[in-house]
Amino acid sequence: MAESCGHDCQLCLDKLCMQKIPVFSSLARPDLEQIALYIVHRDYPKGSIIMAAGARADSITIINTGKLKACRYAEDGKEQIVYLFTEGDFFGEHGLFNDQVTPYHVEALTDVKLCHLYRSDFQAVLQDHPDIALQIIAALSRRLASLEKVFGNQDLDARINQLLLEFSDKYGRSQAGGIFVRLPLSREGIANYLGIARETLSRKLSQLESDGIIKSIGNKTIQIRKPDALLHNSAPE
Amino acid sequence: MAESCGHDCQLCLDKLCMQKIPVFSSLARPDLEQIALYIVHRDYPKGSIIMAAGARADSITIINTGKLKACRYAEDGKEQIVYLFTEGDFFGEHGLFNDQVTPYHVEALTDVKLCHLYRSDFQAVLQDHPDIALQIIAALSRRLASLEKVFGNQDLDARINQLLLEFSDKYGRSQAGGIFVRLPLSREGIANYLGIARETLSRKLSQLESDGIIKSIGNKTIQIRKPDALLHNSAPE
DNA sequence: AGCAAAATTTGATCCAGATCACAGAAATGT
DNA sequence: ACATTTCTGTGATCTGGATCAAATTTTGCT
Repeated sequence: MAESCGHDCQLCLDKLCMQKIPVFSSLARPDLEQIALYIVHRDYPKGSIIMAAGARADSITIINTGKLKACRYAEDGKEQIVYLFTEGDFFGEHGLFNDQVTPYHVEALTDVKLCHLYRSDFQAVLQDHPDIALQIIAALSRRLASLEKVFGNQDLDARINQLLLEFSDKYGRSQAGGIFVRLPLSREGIANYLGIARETLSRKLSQLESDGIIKSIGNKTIQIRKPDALLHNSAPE
Repeated sequence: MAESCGHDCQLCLDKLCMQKIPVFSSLARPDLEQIALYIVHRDYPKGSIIMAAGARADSITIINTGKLKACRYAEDGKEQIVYLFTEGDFFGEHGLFNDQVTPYHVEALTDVKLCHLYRSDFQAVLQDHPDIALQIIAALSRRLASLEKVFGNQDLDARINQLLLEFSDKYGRSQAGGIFVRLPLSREGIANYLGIARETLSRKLSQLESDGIIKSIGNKTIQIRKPDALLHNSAPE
């Protein structure tokens, strides 16, 4: 195999994308180069439906750049967001390991660059690199734990606090005056993530603001002034 | 290794237990015999706490016989059941693949026979039998799908219908007059599984009964008279 | 079988969050 | 910068399910 060529040839891009993906983190460079040959890169504009609920996924898809949401729609059309995916996350495992249909839509929230690894190639990769299977198990088990945790939290205020903290961790920048968080979703999106009405979220956030805990700056940024105040009221670990 | 001895020596029991466990389903007999040596069997009476939330699991535990519940407790003491485990299910993967603390209690609903496979042994087994990792991925991905599906179902009636159907599949016996389902949980348990109040469940079941769709026979059995009536109102696959 | 304890059902009331309606603010395009 | 459109906040009202309080049924035990 040719060595790295120093500019943006396909192989270099592949390596770039793969190195930031936890699933492949255990691999050495030559292995990465080999696997890179199987990966199909594809770009999608914001708003694309990458996967429709009910379809049968024939590839595992790994996010190189951008954000996506996985969501389900109730009969009355109400959206329930199940996951937010970012760089390094993957989806489509349903179709590959069970013969299951995708249980949610996946939609690009921004322009995205995705890496597809098709069924037969993926199976070959797994044969050669059993460590990858362990990474996938770890990732799925973390994802399970995060869903399981949602169950305990019956209390809405606690769930909102927890989500704000999660956003703060993932998207926040610490500055004088608090943590500035660029929200990945609109108010409506956040409400759909929490499974509540937009108006209810509005009221709850207003309450937090009048308590001096947060401050909203336009529609897309929130300043968290008292992160500690959000730590209480959470369900047990 | 000695060959099968025809009566209930430890090795035979091990094989018995292992053969009905999907995770090991891909293995041939000699492999099973080898792995059986690692497995620690242990019996627990009904009501035992097998695992406490917050503990660090150091083994994967596979259910040989019996039923268990995995549950979390809110601050006010309210129980939320997250999973019902039966024969062939496993738990404890959190501790082994991530350094995560167990997010729920696991309690025996009946007398149970469990198979423990400790961390280092399990890792050795996975090294030798990469197929097992794939089985585990498949199982976790099914478990994820079932949690993900719960999210969409905001409608309580639909969730109850779905649970009744699930119980019917797992525990029901078809007879003249309908499907007779031996419930694995009390009304209170079912309510905690659904995350609602016992009284609410009571009322909903009474409604179903006066609609002629189900009939309760004592507290532990339900006769499903019109299974088809439960099929509607469910969220999309 | 009969009795005490436990679980369930039923009724009455309450309340958090949903829904409806609309006003105000922010984002977007020209 | 302005106008249009889209998003967000707030008040008023409604409602499904929670909670409280008995009454009734089921179960388990001797």
